[in-house]
Amino acid sequence: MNERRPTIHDVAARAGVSKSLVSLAMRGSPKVSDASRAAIEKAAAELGYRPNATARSLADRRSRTIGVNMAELDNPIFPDMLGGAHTVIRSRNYNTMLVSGERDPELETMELAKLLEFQVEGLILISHRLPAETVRSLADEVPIVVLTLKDLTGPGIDSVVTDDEMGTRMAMQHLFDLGHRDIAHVSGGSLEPAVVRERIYRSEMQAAGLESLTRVIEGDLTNLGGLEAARSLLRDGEPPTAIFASNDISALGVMAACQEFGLNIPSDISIIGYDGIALGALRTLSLTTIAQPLDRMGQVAAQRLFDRMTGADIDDRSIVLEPELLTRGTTAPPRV
Amino acid sequence: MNERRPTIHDVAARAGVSKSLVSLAMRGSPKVSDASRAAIEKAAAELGYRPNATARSLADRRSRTIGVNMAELDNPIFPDMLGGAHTVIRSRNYNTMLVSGERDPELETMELAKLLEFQVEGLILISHRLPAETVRSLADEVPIVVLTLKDLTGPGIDSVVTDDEMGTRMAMQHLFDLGHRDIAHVSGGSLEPAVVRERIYRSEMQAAGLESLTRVIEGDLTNLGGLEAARSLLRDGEPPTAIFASNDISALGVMAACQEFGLNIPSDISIIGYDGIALGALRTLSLTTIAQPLDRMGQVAAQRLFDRMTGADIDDRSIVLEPELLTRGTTAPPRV
DNA sequence: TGGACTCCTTGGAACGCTCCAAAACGCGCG
DNA sequence: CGCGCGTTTTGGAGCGTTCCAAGGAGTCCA
Repeated sequence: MNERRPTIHDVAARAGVSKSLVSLAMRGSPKVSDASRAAIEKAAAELGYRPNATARSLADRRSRTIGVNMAELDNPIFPDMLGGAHTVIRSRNYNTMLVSGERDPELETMELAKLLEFQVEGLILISHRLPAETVRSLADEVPIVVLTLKDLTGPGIDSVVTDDEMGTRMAMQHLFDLGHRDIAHVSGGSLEPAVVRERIYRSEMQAAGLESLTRVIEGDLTNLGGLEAARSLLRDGEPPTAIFASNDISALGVMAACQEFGLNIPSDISIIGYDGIALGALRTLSLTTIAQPLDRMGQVAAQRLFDRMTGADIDDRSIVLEPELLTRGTTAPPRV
Repeated sequence: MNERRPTIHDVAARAGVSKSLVSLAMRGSPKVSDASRAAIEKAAAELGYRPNATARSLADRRSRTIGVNMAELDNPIFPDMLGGAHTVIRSRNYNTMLVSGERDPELETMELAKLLEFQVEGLILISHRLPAETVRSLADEVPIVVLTLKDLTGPGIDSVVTDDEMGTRMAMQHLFDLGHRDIAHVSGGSLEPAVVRERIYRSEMQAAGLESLTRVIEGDLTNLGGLEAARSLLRDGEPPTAIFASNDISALGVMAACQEFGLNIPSDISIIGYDGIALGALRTLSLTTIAQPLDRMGQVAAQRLFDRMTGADIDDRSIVLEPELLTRGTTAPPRV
């Protein structure tokens, strides 16, 4: 295996031209004569020449690479967003360099530092756990797009989110329309989206004159968290007729708890989640949910990043997409 | 944003030493005096110096980067494996460059070519759709580890798989032990693992003297495929008492179909999958399955890759891990 | 006081490419 | 046949590092 890879010089020697001409030919410049081009291509093929992107980056001072940080791998919404971003990045002929901080801010910082050392031209943070100042200082070096969090925008920092206020209202409206009034909420901790969802849940209940029925049980956006939250809810007396969970993964936990308590979904109790993860569509689950356009969010994030990189002057730093209600099998009118 | 990033020269000038010394200091060489080191660190911090990994790679002729190809993003076993590989790669102080061929061999080839241009030192193919010769020619340039497929090993190519024969036997044995005899199989197409699972299903049935009950319905490893396969099975008469699906995702489709037909799982019909995807553990699903050590497979793949890169001479090119039976809620003795 | 060591430090070459200014080539035309 | 012009081609410098051979500066001892 690999003695020493052929370089542009080897190709030049073999084709009987200068390295500069090979360089031009490799990049498809129109000022190379047909004869030279043919000779060069032949030589390159014979040698199995492959351009060295590292050297090119150095000479060019452009890496043609985007860094992506995926905060966690266990919630499938993140890979979905990654997929969307990846598609766009590739279509621009860029590469993706992926890191993951695994929920550890320090590790995350180190990983991002490595990305910058590799001269990535932009950064997409699919969620993150970094302090604001860290992000700001990174944004000093390359443009950044943050997904799912919009609390932090500013020079060099854009965000792509869905309208969680609207989404939550849609969820509540759906339940109200079905005739539910006794609706509980399994919340999701202190990260921005969960906080918004809880706030709107409360205000919608209040607006409907249902303050007395407002019940929030603390979850943490995990399956187990949802399970336990729902268990404690159901253990303590009369079940609500519907539960709005802060995300799909925890909604699935809520479903499991309901089954444990012998409640039939949706005839005894309705459940609605949030996110629109692919597996919620599985016929076995058929989870009604507020879907975020996950793939699209990734795409939009990448597009915005390229816009910034090319210096397009857009001043709007926050892109808000619309959520969509997916009515599936876990919601129905309450038992009368 | 970024005027021009400070280089080693800038640091040297500011610290009043030579660039070579800065280079040594940055890499923590012991032969730098404490005084110089302090001065250099101070200067670097003040300038916000960040080493340029591109230049370093070029000079070093090592990129400290591993390329990973993820054939598809929709089956969660792949991100799980990625997670495992990623952990090891990071722990070795390497970077991960991720590409995805999205099931398109041509695209996949191009993406891999890009990885090689970036001088990745090794390649992990989390499944792939490439012709054997393509992989072989890549293996000429860097060591490769292929996950989930072991049909293709040879110089420069290792593979990491689980023992599908054993796994399938475990699945069948589990069903036999419960007392099932009428067991159908939803197959998974022509890729290696699915083929093996089908073959062993058949031979186990035969060995148990159940040839006459052997029924294979074609699936394709997707949720929908499993759904339709099971539908057609159930439509055509007497349901079996158990179904062995070629993977978990399709097993979930099978479950949905059973529910459609009013069959209660597991009291009317048992279902067992294969893979051990995380969501099968969700209380709502509680799928009995043969688990592959997904995270571990990723880790082992990365480790083997590093072994090859450091020229360790191992001649065994195929690593076979053991599957594990996870008995959960979708299997039970047949109704008597 | 000079040599032999050890410890630090240094400039220059190299890595494989792109960019640039300038050279070489070819061709038509007076 | 020489000139001018457009087209091709070229060598050299530079990108930010690392590596290397070699150069100081001390220290110790005869």
